[in-house]
Amino acid sequence: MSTIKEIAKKANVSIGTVDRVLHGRGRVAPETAEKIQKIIREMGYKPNLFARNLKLSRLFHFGILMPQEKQDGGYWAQSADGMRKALDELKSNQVRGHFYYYDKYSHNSFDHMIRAITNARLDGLIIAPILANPINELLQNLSNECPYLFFDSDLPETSPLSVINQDAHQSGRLAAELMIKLVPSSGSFLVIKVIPDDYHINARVKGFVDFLTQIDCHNVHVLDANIGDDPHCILPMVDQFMNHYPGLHGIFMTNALTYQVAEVIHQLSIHPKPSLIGYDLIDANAYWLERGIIDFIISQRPEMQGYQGIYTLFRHLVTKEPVEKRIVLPLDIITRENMLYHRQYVKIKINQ
Amino acid sequence: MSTIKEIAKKANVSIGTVDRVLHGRGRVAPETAEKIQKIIREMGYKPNLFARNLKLSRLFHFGILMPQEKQDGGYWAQSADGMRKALDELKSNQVRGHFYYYDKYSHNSFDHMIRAITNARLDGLIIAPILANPINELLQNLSNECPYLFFDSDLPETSPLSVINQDAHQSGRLAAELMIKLVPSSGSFLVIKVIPDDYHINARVKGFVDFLTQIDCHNVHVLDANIGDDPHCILPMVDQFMNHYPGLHGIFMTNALTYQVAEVIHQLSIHPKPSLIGYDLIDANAYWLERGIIDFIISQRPEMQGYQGIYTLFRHLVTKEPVEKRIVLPLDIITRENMLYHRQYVKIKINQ
DNA sequence: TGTTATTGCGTTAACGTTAACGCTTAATTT
DNA sequence: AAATTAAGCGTTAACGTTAACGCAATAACA
Repeated sequence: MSTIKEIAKKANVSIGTVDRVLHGRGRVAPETAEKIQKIIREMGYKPNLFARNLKLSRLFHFGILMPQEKQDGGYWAQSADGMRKALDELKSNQVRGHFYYYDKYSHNSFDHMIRAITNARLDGLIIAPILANPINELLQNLSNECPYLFFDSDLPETSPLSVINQDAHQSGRLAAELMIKLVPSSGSFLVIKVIPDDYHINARVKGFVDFLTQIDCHNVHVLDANIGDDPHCILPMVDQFMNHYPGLHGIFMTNALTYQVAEVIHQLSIHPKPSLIGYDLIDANAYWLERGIIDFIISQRPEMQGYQGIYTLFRHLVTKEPVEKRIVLPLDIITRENMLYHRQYVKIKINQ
Repeated sequence: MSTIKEIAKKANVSIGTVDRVLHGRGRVAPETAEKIQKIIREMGYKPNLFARNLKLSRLFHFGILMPQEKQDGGYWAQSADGMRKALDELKSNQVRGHFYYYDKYSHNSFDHMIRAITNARLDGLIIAPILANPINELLQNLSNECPYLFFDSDLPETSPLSVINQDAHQSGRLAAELMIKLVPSSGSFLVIKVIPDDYHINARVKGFVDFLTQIDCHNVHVLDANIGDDPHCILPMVDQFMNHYPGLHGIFMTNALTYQVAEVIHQLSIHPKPSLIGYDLIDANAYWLERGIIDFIISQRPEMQGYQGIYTLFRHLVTKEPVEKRIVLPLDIITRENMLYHRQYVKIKINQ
């Protein structure tokens, strides 16, 4: 491993001169500079990042822009937990995290946020790009010096450092495959598409329908559930739908609000109970999984997304390693019998 | 950010004393040590890894004792991949790995291995304790200075630093739950128990049977498949069994050789195809999952076990953090539609 | 009573990089 | 000719951690 000292010795100069050449800080005779450059190339010198960061003792500030943790039934708290775990591990590496929360059901109050983030002079930004427009606006205002990466979702026509999420279309296919394992393909199915929708939700619906179409199963209804900013209004909608189509075999809920569908099924005591598949292992969903109303939950490994997000930014900014442009996390299938260790893993391994 | 200097000032001692407390190197008065410990806790001190790594010149040698990578259809290569990934990440942290492979079907040749490991003066050891006796013998010979941890399995009456594996009994329950989602509980089931068995296999069988008993399903046959050191002899056994019990609804294979059962089902063209659930996402199992002969594969996250194994030893030996005595990994359910990203994740995120 | 260990601490020199500072020359200005 | 400036370089003190070393003071021996 070559050091600045060795280079200096080989070039018969002091380390100060080598340093000036390395950083282009001038005050070096052209011939000397060239000689040193040559030796640096020959020795394949790479600065020791430990020494550099130790000396600079500079703090790296990571901004995290995401929905309020309690939204989607606490789903976002799981991502945040993964980030907190990573930030804690990296505390000794001069990394600080700053959470900026937004209300995913409200486009207002973003101006204030944008100004706060722009003024914060952050070194990097981790974004859950749920609200496309305001986030696009933020990216315009952002300094070019500030790399950003997306998790959970994606945003077209931007150039993030990296994108960490799942294949939403494939997760729809997976839901359909599981559904067909539970119910013969001759059954009838309901897909609840939550409005306001996004790329994510649409891809899930499409994946589900595509899979069923492929195996010649066409008995699928897609219900547009416009919940606006009130997640609790799903209940009467599903209730109403169930009265219209009583012979339903399976329901696919396309977001974390699956527990609300489970409540409807439970309250109406529908028999035989339709199979229910949904997303995200939040507490309310675990409750109905435990009681057998929800059959499968597809998990997006939110805590891992958060964890990887922090580490990806760390590798890019601090250790200057090349990072992957896209990290696609596996689709986890959760049932009553394996949720214990998924939840335990989240709590124990990630939170603390 | 707290440093040992600040701690020293607060405790009215020198940094040397703080250092001795931090590393448990003795030569500190008990009261002084306690006072310093308290301050360390209060300030939430975390060592600066830049400084530590800059200073450290010592290499840590980790030994890895496990079955040959090709065994169990390449299952062990997945653990090894996870370890290689971690070792690569820690290369700049003075960590080197040394693989010691054994033949899990042969108790010989272990003497040579034991001597090699004992002579190697390793700083830590990661062990897959498949062969209880020779490994117990190794642990006798091992220096007390050398901590070891187990992955994949466990060994009673030993005191490993940590154990990283799954809940085998629960994974049997999970298999049964999935089976019942595929087949009505009135069906008849076959459990193939591979001999030579171990704690792991037995717990899986027990979990499966326990779950079914709990829901009053008693139509379960447990077939002892004595494969000795020839994994290929499963085929005729299952063939013979199937002829005796033609009306089988589901088969639970208790190890990675699930693909061999799939081959039997495929060759005999049994109709209707019995549901098949087994373990480990090795290439051969992925092949039959893709073709719909295997319905579910339960994965043990072998690459994660390996990855965590290396990091656990690292935290204990290098950063001197306290480590968890037991890491229980989630039970992953793999189907045709989600195996792509599980495999990709292994290949992309862990291998490189 | 003197000699040797042991305990409990403080001191210090690295590790590689950075950047402020200062010292020579030589060039340019008064 | 003296004074000022600048170019070109070397020196040095950090950054936080580690671990060897050393020095008292006490304890355990002969």
